[in-house]
Amino acid sequence: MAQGPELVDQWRSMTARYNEIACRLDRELEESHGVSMNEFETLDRLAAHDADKLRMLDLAAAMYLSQSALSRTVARLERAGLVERALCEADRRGVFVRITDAGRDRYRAASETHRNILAEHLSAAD
Amino acid sequence: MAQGPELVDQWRSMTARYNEIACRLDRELEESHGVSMNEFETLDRLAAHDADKLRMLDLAAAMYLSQSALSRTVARLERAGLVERALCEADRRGVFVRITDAGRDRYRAASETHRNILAEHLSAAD
DNA sequence: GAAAACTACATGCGCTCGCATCTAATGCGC
DNA sequence: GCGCATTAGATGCGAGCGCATGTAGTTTTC
Repeated sequence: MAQGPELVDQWRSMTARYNEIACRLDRELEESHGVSMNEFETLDRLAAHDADKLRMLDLAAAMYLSQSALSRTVARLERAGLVERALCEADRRGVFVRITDAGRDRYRAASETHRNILAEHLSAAD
Repeated sequence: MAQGPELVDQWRSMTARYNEIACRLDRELEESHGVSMNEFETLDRLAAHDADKLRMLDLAAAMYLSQSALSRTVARLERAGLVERALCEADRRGVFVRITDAGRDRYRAASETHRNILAEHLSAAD
């Protein structure tokens, strides 16, 4: 207890590390594949999910993103043709989000960039 | 090599961790002390520096923040009376930023909140 | 020593974010 | 069944960000 400095240093290094990686991911995914980091993560959740369609709520829960931000992210992805919205018959307030074939292709391509960048920045240890 | 999933998992957990802490810091620093996380970090760099005044450039270099964002952050802090800008005689393009007494007081108070939150989220190990 | 290249910081712009709010659909009490 | 609270998602709003550019001061080049 009461060891302030260590924690602050730890936090600072975490911040630097996180920002560096996140910034690079965002930039390169955008540049090479036209998707932001959040858009990529959204595609990732959809691609990973067996049913390949998810409620907005479930998506939001898995994604460190506010509900409104997610709503807009999905809107952008839909505009780009990478996902589709489908209304949910069981509960007509709900919306299903499904990744399209184009979305899957884009995801696969971007995923490689993503993994490469992570490999560059994160060692196997730590 | 080629162990994609581990790295991705590692990155995901880092993201979740970082966002959780950063969000809490931002929220509580704002709520209790009226400064954002970036503003706090700026005050921190200024308070830590012996000379208590720094060039914008040096500040930016220490701070994972773009030059324009820093410029505006300093402007906000100045508006709040927590820092002062002073022109640099040696190079009149440059600007010195100095923390005020009010800034120091605010920093000290906020710093306690900051340390408490870190202590809550970061264990001594890891 | 004047013109051109460069540097430090500020600012216009477009974007994303979170918060608060709105709309529409659902469930609950009675 | 009819109101009233609740829930899912969309959206208006204000704020901060990064990029590109603007402005003023400095260095370099010849």
